[in-house]
Amino acid sequence: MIEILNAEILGFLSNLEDVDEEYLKIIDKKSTTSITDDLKNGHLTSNICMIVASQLKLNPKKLSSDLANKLDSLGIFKKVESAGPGFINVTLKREDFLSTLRIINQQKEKFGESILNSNQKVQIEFVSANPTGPLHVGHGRGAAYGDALARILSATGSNVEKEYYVNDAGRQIDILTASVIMKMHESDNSFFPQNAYKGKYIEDLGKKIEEKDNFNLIIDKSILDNLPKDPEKEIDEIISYLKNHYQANWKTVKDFSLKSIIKDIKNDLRNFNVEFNNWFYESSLGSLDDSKSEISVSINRLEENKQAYKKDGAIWLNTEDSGDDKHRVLVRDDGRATYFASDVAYHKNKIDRGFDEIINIWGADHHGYIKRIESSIEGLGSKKEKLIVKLVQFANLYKDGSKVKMSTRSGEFYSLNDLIEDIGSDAARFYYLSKQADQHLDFDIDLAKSDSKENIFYYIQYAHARIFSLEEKYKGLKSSKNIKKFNLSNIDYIKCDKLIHEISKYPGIVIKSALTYQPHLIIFYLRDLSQIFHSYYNDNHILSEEKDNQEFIINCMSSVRQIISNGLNLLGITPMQKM
RNA sequence: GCGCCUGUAGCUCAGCUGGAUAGAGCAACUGCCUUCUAAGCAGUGGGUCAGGAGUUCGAAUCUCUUCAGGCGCGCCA
Repeated sequence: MIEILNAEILGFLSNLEDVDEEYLKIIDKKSTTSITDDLKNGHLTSNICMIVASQLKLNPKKLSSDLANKLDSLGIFKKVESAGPGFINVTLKREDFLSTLRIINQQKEKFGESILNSNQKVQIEFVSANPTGPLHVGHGRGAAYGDALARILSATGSNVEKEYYVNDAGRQIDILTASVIMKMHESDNSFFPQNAYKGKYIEDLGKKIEEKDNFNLIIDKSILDNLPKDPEKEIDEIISYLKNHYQANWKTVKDFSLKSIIKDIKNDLRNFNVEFNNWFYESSLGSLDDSKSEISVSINRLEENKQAYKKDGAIWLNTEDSGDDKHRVLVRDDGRATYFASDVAYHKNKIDRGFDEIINIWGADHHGYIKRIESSIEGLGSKKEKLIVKLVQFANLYKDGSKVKMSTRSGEFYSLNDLIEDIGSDAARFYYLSKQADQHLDFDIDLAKSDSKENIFYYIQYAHARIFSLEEKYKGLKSSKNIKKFNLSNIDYIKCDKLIHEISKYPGIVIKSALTYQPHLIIFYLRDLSQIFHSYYNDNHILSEEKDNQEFIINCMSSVRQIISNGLNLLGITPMQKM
């Protein structure tokens, strides 16, 4: 109906003096025709008269009243009024108002889907935690956000591919390998490097490897005694010693540890209801030694495009055009590529795969990194607009009233898996998504477990469960399985109107959530919908209503349940049938 | 110093492509379970939307500025 209304409004405006088509297009963009917040203002509302009036120096009140009269006379709507400073408020005919119920009944779990982004090929890369240990609660937020976003964009017609970038190359993997080896030998020489990873999983990895390959590796005492004091230099020295003296063992430990950790990460994500379509390995980008590798090709092209240059023995990327504050090193003076170089090659690879939109979900601490990646994309001759970086802020975890400390290096942290075991995947996802991703989140585990109204997760689930149970009871009562169609226009029962009005907003919420990349909008909508439902449910005893109304009411209730179910699905949460 | 984010009720937060009296929940107080799930509902009180200036018919929303907080500024990844 909004489209019809808009078309009529534009028709009216085009007949005004001083209005040309160009202008109408601008108006069309700036104005909003939407579902009203409150039923007292009718069903639909438009602010268009105020916008037109301000541009053309007309009286908004007069214009809106003219337009209202015109629209009213068409007979399409039940009532059209001019209100307030110049709003157009439209009351729909009963059957149009109720038509949403019929649509939900037809579309069921598809209700809310649209073709907003039809055929957009979108990639979302998220989590991408270094495979040096288990996922912690910080990663959980990125996982929940990325996955929900993927679901929402899919619902609006995009063809979405979810990808995890595995940093299986570089120094942190060396540190991991050295950590495992040194842990295995800690008891022999009572020494463990300051900067090595320390979690229990390191010990477990060592034990598994010892069970599998009974390898014997002796570390020279004199080496350990002469290590540098600086933690960074100390670990580097150990790495180079182990690599040089125990090449085969090094590879065994490295491969096993990586494989094992990645397997655990996949498993944790599966428990969190997140499945990736693609796992992209940094190592597949190749090395600089191979002139045909993706990483070499990228750097060569940047040089050809005069974006990269040699200076002080290193290769630099000019990133200043895109507003970065300094140039960035791609290849170090010792000939090794930087992490940034890999990332440039990775983004080149993404672009080559032909996505219309590439979404990166990064921790907020990486925000300074955006400009230089954009710059590299431009440098390679592509458009940086294809890249959309969404930042996810840290989540502070609170348990028993105090902050849970987290430190990856020390290995003492509350893992994502701990969280899932503690409160369940659904509640965890819900709370991760309950606030805008780019803002700090205080995650209160006690609240997530509490059974009060403050716990919105249960509040929404409770609405769903109540309706589910009601439907079961109703079916038993009628002993008829399907709710048959009826003539909506004859229903004069109005107590559900507030609910129906709220229901009709759902498709718009999904679209807005997709356009703004904000899953939390769905949560707040579901809470409002649940609130209206609970209120109605308390005031009315449905199963003792008159038969004529009962069927209609159950239909409304089913629609509410369907929407809660659909909405939770977009967040990757399973609705509860019983509580 | 530079960049990004934030500041709304005592607390936790919605609302931000400008629109109608600024909304929820918690906490405080008062009611509602012999009937479909009380993990619920109804009500009362609570606000200089951090401060200031600007843009305009209209600003929590946009611009500038001040203050306060968080994060980031490696030839680390």
